Amino acid sequence: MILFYFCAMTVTDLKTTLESGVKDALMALYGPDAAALPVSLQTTRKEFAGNYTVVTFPYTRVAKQKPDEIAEKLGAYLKENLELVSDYNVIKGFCNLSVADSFWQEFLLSIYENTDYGRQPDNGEKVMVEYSSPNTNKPLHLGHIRNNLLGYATARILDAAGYEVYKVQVINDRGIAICKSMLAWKKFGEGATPASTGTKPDHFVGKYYVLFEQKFKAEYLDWQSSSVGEAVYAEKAKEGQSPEAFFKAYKNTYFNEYSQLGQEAKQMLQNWEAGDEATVELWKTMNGWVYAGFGETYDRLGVDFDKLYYESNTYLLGKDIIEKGMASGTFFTKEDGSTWVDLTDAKLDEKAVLRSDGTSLYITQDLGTAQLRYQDFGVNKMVYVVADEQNYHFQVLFEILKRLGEPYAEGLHHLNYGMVDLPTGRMKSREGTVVDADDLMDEVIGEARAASADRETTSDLSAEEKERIIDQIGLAALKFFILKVNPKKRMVFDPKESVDMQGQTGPYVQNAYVRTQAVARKAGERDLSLASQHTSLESGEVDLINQLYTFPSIIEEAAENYDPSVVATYCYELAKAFHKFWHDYSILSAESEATISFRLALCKAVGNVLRTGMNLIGIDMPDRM
RNA sequence: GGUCCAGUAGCUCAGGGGAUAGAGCAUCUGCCUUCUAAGCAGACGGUCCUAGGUUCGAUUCCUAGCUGGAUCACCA
Repeated sequence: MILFYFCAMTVTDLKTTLESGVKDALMALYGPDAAALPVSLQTTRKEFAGNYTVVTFPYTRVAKQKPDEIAEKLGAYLKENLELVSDYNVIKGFCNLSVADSFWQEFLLSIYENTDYGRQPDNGEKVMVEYSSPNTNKPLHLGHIRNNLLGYATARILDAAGYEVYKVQVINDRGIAICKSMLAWKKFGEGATPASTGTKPDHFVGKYYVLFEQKFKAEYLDWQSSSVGEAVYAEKAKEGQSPEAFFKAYKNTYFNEYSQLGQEAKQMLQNWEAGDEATVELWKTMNGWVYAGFGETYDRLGVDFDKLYYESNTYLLGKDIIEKGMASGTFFTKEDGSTWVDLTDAKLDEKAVLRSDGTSLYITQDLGTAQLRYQDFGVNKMVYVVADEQNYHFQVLFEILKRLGEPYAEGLHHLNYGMVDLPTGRMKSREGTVVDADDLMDEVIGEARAASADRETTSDLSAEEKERIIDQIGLAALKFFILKVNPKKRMVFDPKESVDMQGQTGPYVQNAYVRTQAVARKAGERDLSLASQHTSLESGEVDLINQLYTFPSIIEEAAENYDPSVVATYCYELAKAFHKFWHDYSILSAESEATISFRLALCKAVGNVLRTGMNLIGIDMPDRM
């Protein structure tokens, strides 16, 4: 009987069972009209006894009774008729239900040894997650870190939710930006290399990008005070526009029409596109440096990819898809020969997809790349992790693919995340406020090292082991700080707060896990079968088990919404409950062998879930700290 | 100007048609001879941007406004 009860309950969702119980109760007490109303079942607030709460206000009209009376009758009925409900109490029309200890107990015993608890079985669907996708002209910065962490965590969460996941990025390795770095190195580099200067190679290339901008700026300033510059200002400036304002706005035009450096950079791009050997060679060398540097950063950050797409291979793609769309009438040609799509009926305006000279645009390339990836992987879902400044672009892209009837069109999703601001405002490369990814990791790991310095808990470990733990702690602080925020929201990154290790932080969660491991170490090999004799649970135990119970639904929710912050918040709350449990109850010196066994099983389960959960958001868990 | 997103404690953020709106940081106060104090407990702190509307009930949903941001290239 007990066994049957336990099996039946673990396969059914607790909440669903309670809801249908409430429906039955309403039917029995007040008839079909009451039973037809929706059941509002919420988790009971901490300050009241019970686990789930039924709100009775909606039934007053049909039942013709006061909320308190309804709640009382409902509670009594459920306690009497539903084995799952062991008790109830009524407060101001809210009926708080307590779930039977036997349910919690048997649930715990069914999962505590399962290190994969929470993971869903394969659902047979394939999904691709694109993230990072940097330009190769400068190193990664804080914005990329948010992108990378979100992309990687989302991929892991989708994997745990049952998908077959492919992680990819498109490396923007061509175009005018990298030509600027190349040109500056060629003109001013005097043959220096990352090795000869002892510089991390992506930073080395970035230095020349900055150098180009400096030289260009100097050239522009000279020109502004030249006779040509003054004439242009006199002719083109708007009424009352200051020279500063005018020349700021005129910068792009100057680059394209007057600048010597601009001319040379553009020439370099043309040479590259024509396949000029020396240019391609230089391009390969400098990009090679950048990849080596990026690789280091990715490794350290703990992210990886299944396949890399290079823009240099894909930038001409998409023309065949345009032809197909021409045939089906999705696109049309304007008098000047340019090709367009009219999306005004989707509230999206007209959009060019080919220039009048027939060359591709950004959107053309993305159309082609989507198709290529479908051919490569046969995925029916694609997630693009790209900042929300490109919302419009993706709306247009997805709408076009939909109209073209692409088989994966319904599965496209733009995981748009908000920009990362500093306490002083937006990051600006011109003002040198861009936070470099490598520096940031150095800093946060340095803080972890300082905080670990005189801890006795790890004093017997080797230097290498200590370093590994310090890395894990520092990165946990950084990653958790970023991932706990809902991706959609713009966030403020305060470097001071990001290295905090107390409170709502990664190390706080790690510490809860470390405690579960510490007690397990101390307990040694032990037969926990007596745990089943611990039948009367403490509230602290029920709280924890109840939270463990919701873990699978957390994974589902995070996957459905592409939102790792759900998992981060869950891990924090579980850790918090465990820290309190740790403080309130003793484990190894509990009153009976049954209780000791039960609490050890509980620790094991909490440890498993904390590890699984944190791993889902890309955070490693040390056994000691 | 059009479109989209956001506005919750001094700061960073959760939450969400339901009970007295929650955490962390910061400030102040207790708790380590007992499983790791990177911990626990307490105090302080609110016009949930404003005004209407729907509802038994709105901080949550709707409308309008205010504020901040993004975007509206034959750029990427």
